[in-house]
Amino acid sequence: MQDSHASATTQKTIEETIVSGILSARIRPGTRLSENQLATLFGVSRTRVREAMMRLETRGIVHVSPRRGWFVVEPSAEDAIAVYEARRVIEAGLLRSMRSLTDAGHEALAAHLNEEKGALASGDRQRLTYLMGDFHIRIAELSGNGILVDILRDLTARTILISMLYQSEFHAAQSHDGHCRIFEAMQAGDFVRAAELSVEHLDEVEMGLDLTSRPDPLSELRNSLSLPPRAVSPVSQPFRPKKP
Amino acid sequence: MQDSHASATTQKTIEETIVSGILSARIRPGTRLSENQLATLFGVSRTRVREAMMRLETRGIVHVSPRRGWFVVEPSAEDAIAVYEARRVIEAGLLRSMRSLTDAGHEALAAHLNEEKGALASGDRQRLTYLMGDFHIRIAELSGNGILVDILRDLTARTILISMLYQSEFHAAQSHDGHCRIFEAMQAGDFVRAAELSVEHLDEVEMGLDLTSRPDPLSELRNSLSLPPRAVSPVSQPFRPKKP
DNA sequence: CGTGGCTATCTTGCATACAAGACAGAAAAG
DNA sequence: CTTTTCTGTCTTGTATGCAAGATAGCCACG
Repeated sequence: MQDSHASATTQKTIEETIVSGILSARIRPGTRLSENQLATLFGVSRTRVREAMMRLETRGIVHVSPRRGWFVVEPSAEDAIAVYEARRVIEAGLLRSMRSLTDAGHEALAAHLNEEKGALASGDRQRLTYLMGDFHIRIAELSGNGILVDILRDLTARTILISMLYQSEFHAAQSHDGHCRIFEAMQAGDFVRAAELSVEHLDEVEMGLDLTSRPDPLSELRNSLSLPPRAVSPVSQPFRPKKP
Repeated sequence: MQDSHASATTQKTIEETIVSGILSARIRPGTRLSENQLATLFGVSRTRVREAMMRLETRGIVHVSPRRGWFVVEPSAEDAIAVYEARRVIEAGLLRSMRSLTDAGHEALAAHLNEEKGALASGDRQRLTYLMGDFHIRIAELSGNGILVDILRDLTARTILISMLYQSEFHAAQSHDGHCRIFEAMQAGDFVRAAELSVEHLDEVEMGLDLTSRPDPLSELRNSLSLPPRAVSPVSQPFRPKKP
C-alpha cells in the first residue's frame, strides 16, 4: 500500500498512490503533477499517466490547466463549503439509515479509535491526519455500500486538501473526542443521535477553518474590481466592461 | 445539446452525449461502445474516445472487458440494491438539510411536475423516463451544491440502466404521484416529511423491480454450484478447484 | 532603470503505429 | 455428423511522434 518506488507492473497504482498520498497529507494542494515525471517515476509512458489523471480529474482531485500542467486541486472557499455540506448530508443520511451495529463493526471502530488515541499520544501528525479522515470512511464501510464508500473517500481526500489550505491549527484531540461520541451513540443504538453528532462534528471542523485567507491571493483585488469569484466555466461568460 | 452529427470541435461532448443517451433511455445496458465507431462518429481519434471512456468508467457508467470492448454497465442485483440504498441515503439527507424552498425553486419544481404531467398524458415513454429521473436531480439543484448534483446525476443514470434491466412495467403515474407528494411537503416547509416520502418513493420503485430475472442468465447454475456471485475483482481470488 | 518583444524550452493535446489478446468461421480430423 | 484446431480479423493496450500553446529569460530599445 505504501510502495514508494513503484514497481514496473503498475496498473492503477498510480491513481491510488496519489490519492493515498493526499489522504495522508503528504501531497499538498496545488502540487504540480508532471506527466513526464510521473511516467519515468512509474516506469510507464505518458499515456497511462494521462489516463490516471483523467480519472482523478473526474473524481475532483486533480485539475488540468491547459498546456500548463496537472495540479492537485486547491479548493476555493466555496468548494470547501460545498464539500462539508455534501459530507454532512451523506454521513448524516448514512448514520440515520443504520439499524444496528454488528460485532465486527463494533470491533473495527473500537480498534480504529484506539489507533487514533495512539497517534494522538505519539504526535505523528501525518498519521493523525490520515486516521481522522479514515474514521468516516470506516463508518461508511459498515454500511457495506461500496458506492457510498467511494464517494466519501473522494470527499475525504478533498477535505484533507481543504484543511491543508485553510486550517490554521489542528485540533486533533477535539476531533478524536467527536469520533468517540459518535461511536458511543452508535453503540447505544441511537443512530439518530449519531447522525446529529456527526453533523456537529463536521460543523466544528468547518468552523475551525479560516475561509478568508490563504488561496487566491488576488481575492481582495478581485473583489475590489467586482470581478467574478473564479474562472469556473470559460464558456458563456457574459460581457463585462472593463471600465464602467 | 442534442447534436447528432457531432461537430469537429467536440471536447467532452462525447461523455455527455452518452450520459444523456442513458438518462433518456436511448442507450440500453450492455450496449457495446466501440472505440473506433465512436471515433469516426465524433470525428476524433481513438485517443479522445478512450479518455471519455475512462472518465465514464470512474463514474460507474461504463466498464471495459479487456481486449473485448467497452460496454454500458449492466448492474447486478446487488449493484441495484446498493444504488437505491445510496440514493435513499443521499436524497433523504439532502431534503432533511433543507430549510426553505425559494420562489425560484418552487417555480422550477412546479414547471417540472407540469412537464411530467404532459409527458404522462402524451405517453412519450422516453421523455417520461428522462423526466422521472430528472426530478431528483432538480431537487439536488435546489441545494446549490454541485457535488451532490453530480453524484445524483450519475446515480440516476445507473438507476435508469437498472430499470431497463429489471423493471417489468413502468408505473409512471405512481412515480409522478410520489413526486407531487414530495413537492407538497416541501411547499409546506416540512422537509423531514419530504425526506420520508422520498425514501418511500424510492422504496416503491425498487419494490417494482424484479431482481431475480434478467441479467446473468447463469445465476441459477452459478448458485447451484455455489460459486461467487460475480467476478468483481480479478485479483486476490482465492484458489478454487475446478472439480471437488 | 523600466519596458516590450523575441526565442528557446517545456508543457500538454491529439493522432497514429504497432503489439497482443479474443473471437468467429472455416477446415481438417475423428 | 461432431469435435478440434487453426487462421484471419477485430478489438483494446500502450508507446511514440509531432504540433501548438505557455512560460521564462534574455536582449534590445526607449
